[in-house]
Amino acid sequence: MAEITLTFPDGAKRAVPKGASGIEVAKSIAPSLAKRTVAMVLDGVLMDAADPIEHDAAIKFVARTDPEALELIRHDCAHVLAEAVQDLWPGTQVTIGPVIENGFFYDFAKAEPFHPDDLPRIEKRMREIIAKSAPFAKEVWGRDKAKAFFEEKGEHFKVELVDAIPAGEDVKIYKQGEWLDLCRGPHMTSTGQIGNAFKLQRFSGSYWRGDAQGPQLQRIYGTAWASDKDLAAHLHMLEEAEKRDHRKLGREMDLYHFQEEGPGTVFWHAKGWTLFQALVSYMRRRLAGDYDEVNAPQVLDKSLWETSGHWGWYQDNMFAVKSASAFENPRDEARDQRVFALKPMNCPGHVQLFKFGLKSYRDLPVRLAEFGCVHRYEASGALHGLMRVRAFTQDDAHVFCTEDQLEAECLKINDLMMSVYKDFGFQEVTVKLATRPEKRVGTDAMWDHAENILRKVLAKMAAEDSRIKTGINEGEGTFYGPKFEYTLRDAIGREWQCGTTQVDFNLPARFGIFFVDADGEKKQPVMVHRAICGSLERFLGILIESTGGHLPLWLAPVQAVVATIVSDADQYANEAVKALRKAGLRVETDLRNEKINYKVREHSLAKVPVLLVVGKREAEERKVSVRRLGSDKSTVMSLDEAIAALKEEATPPDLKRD
RNA sequence: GCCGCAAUAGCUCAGCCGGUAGAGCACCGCAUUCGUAAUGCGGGGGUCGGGGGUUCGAGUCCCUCUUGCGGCACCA
Repeated sequence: MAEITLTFPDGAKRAVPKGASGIEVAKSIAPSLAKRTVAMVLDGVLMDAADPIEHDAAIKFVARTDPEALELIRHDCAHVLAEAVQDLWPGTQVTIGPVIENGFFYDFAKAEPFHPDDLPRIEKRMREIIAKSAPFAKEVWGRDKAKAFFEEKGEHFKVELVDAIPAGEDVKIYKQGEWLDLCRGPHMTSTGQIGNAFKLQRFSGSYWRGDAQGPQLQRIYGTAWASDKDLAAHLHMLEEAEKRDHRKLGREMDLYHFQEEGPGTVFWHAKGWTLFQALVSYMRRRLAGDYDEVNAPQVLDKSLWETSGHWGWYQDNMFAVKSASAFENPRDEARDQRVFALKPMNCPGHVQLFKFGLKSYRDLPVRLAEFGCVHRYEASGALHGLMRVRAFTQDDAHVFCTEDQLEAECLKINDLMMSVYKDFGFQEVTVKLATRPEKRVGTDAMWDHAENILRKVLAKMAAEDSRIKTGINEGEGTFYGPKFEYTLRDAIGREWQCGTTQVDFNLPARFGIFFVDADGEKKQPVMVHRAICGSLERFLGILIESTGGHLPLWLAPVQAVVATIVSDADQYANEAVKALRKAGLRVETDLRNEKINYKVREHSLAKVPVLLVVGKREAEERKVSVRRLGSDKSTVMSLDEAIAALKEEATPPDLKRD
């Protein structure tokens, strides 16, 4: 019999019969190895342990506790979920059930909706199935057999999936006892290896093939881990994330609120607005010298949006306004029936600003910045706290330049982005190039050209800054041009797309803008749209969640509270606050007739970074007892020392550099 | 927008088979001057999200609208 050579992770080599399965090889080494093997990695590819090995390869046996097994546990768990659901509700059709970050889901087509009480029932059935520990058995079926089988069972979605498998690829079936599923695999050797460290979390609606026009399915989400400890850790992490929810913190810190009459719009409280303004002031300083800050109208004639293309593309998501009397009397032609749009973007406004007056090549690049408040009629189901709203402020800018200047402008923007993110404590940044979408405007030649420039720039950016990871988002560009998407990773590992740089050859053409070049000819500039924070509202939401409300001193709306222990210290407390404010600090007093314990608790819950406690002693010695948020220790120092230290710490990072 | 769930005092929540609302915190008043995460006592506060229906009677059951929550879809 022909032999092949397997190479093990430790470099050891072993000759085995050609066509032997992974399990057979493991058994030949040691029965215990075979017993704990749930899968194998062959030349870097995760496979069933029962698959035959046909040629020389690097092999690694995967145990249930190996990191490679985690996706198998989750995927197997999805299969068991599907079996349990079909057990409990015969006639339910199964569709797909992939592994996702931290878990899995399965989409079902079922006439009756799931009920919250169903989850524990399903979970119970799953544990029973797992307890039976049926082996996973793979079979390769003929396409016709598979189609006939699923058709006969009324599994119409599976039939579609079989049809979608490319010719020449096997139609694989995985059996677990009586139940089976069409599946690419791989799987572990039996359902028993899934273990018990899983939990069904929630269910929701979803769409077949992600198509909102298509059939609506019901999705069940679960999480699964190798051990109870890992599961518990994950659930604990979810609880922690919930505590940081900016909607909850916003209320506790008295920053903002939402109410029924203004769906998707923010009521900024005084403290929240102070935070907002601290962000705007910072960004404004970062623009100084390079950008001209402008302000374009909030409401502009519909025709402008037709020219820009927004009306055609995003009409459903735009707010349109007429005069109130025109609304009441829509047929009265004597009244102004003109339709205006609330701006959803700043760019058409900035184009008008560029157009005003003749521009020379000497003026370029023209960089117009605006903290523009835009309105977008977002779908009701999309709204989410500060993260997705219908009115938000962008730190927007448009650069009008020549094609020759494009690369340098993109790099300049990139430098600013990275510097800003660093100031807010974000170290890891991913920049992805989003290329032409299916639905778009402009010629292919234009897209080729623009994408090529950005590809080149992306390579340069990555070469110049080791913090930048890069990638490509195929087909994710905007309708008018390709873009860079900047994604930040927050303190608890979540990713947020914030910045964007978009190259646009279209808008200049649509609006017919030009500059006079050195040769006296009219030339069309290129436009670069760029935002760093993106939506300031959302960016603050991210900051609040990332810091858990423990904002750095320079951003905290109330930087310190001077709290008295006895009323004898009131006068001194007032003097201290006066001195602190004189130093530019945002400070409040708490002279209430309450115990110091009460005050400490209250200001801690409100996330005030610094508590300056003053009693009789401090008043007599002109000192303060400094207690930092999150610490139960306090340090007594002179008022002057405290002011100097806080003033230094509260200086925004950009001002410290100068 | 779609699927599911929910909405009771400022906040967090209880309220059974339908019988006309309750707690804690917060707020107000009084007492207390106290050394680093809740001082005590007293008081006020609700068209039970809006509208309609069933019923002798609706916070509770039904319909509908609005808003929120979890996803999906969308995100210029």
